[in-house]
Amino acid sequence: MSVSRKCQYALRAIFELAKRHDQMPMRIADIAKAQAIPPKFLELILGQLRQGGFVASRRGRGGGYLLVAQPGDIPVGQIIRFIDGPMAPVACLADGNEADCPLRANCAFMAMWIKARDAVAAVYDETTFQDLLDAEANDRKGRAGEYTI
Amino acid sequence: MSVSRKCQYALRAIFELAKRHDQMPMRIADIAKAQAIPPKFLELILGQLRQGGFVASRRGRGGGYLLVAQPGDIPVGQIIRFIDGPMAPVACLADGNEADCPLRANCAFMAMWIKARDAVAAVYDETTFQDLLDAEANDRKGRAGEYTI
DNA sequence: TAGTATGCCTATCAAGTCAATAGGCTAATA
DNA sequence: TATTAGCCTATTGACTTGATAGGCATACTA
Repeated sequence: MSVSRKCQYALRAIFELAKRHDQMPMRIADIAKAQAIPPKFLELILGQLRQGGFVASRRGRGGGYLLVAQPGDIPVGQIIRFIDGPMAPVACLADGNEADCPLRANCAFMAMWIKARDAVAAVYDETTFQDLLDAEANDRKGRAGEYTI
Repeated sequence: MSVSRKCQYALRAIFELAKRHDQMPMRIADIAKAQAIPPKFLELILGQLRQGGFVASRRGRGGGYLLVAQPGDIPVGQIIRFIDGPMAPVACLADGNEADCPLRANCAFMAMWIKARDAVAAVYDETTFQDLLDAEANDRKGRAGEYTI
C-alpha cells in the first residue's frame, strides 16, 4: 500500500505535537506552518484524529491541539491504518472486499500478497513516534559533528 | 505501494503463460478467459509486456502470446516495477519526485519509508513465477490429500 | 457582557488516475 | 483471398484524492 498525502500530513502533525507533547496546546495554524500542510486540510485531519482518540483539542483563545498518549506508545502503523485503512497491497486483501477476486479460492499470488503486507506492517508497527524523535535527535547530533570536525 | 489491478492482470497473464511456457502460443482471448481478465484490456497489457521484452507474440491464425524467459528467471518484482513503476510507499521516494517534499532535507520519516519499501521489494523480488507454480502444485497436492483421508 | 480567537462542521470543487471499451488497421496462415 | 489473430490510437466513465469555502460554536479576556 502507498501512504496517501493526507496520511503523511497526519503523521507529520502528530510528530509535531510529539515534539512538545507536555506543553501548551498547539494551534492548527502553527502545526500547518511547521510541517508545510494546507491549514484547512489539516483542520479536517486533526478532527478525524480527535475522533479517533489520538489527539485532544481546546477551543477559544489559547486553544489548539494536544497529543493524548506518549509518543512511545503510538506506533506509526496505528495512524496509517486509522487514516488510510488496512495495509493491503491488493484490494481483495482489504476488509470487506474478499469477494472482489474471481479467483480467490485458489489464487496463486495470495500467499505473496500476505507476506508483503506483513512485511510493511512490521516496519510501521515497530516504529513509534518516540523512535522518530530519537532518530531526528541523533541525526542532528551527527550533522553537528560533521561541522565541528 | 499497492499493486494496481492492471498490474495484477499482467501478473496473472504471465502466470498463465508460465503454466505452458514451452508450448503453442496462447491467444489473448484464452488467457483472458482463464484468468478472468477483460480481453481488450489484456490486449493493451500484453502489448506493453511485449515492448518490455517479457513476452513474444505471433500474428495470424495459430498466433498468440509466448513467455520469453523461464518462469524461474522472472521475479514478480520485475513485472510490478515495469507496470506500476517504482515501489515507493510515498511519492517523494519515487524516481523524479524527490523535490516533491518540502521537508525532505531532514524528513524524520524517510528512513522508515525506505525500510518499508525495501521490505516489500524483498518479498516481490525473491518470488519468481516458478515459485508460484510450485506453490500452486503443492496446494493442489495438499487439497487432494485432504479429500483422500 | 462584548469582542475576539480558536476549533468544529458541512458542502463543494477541481484535477488526476484508473479501468475499460470502441473501432479500425496489419500481418500471417489456410 | 478469406479468415484469424494481434496491433494501435483515442475516448470514456467512474472514482479517488487533495484542497478550499463559509459559516457556526465555544472559550477566554477585557
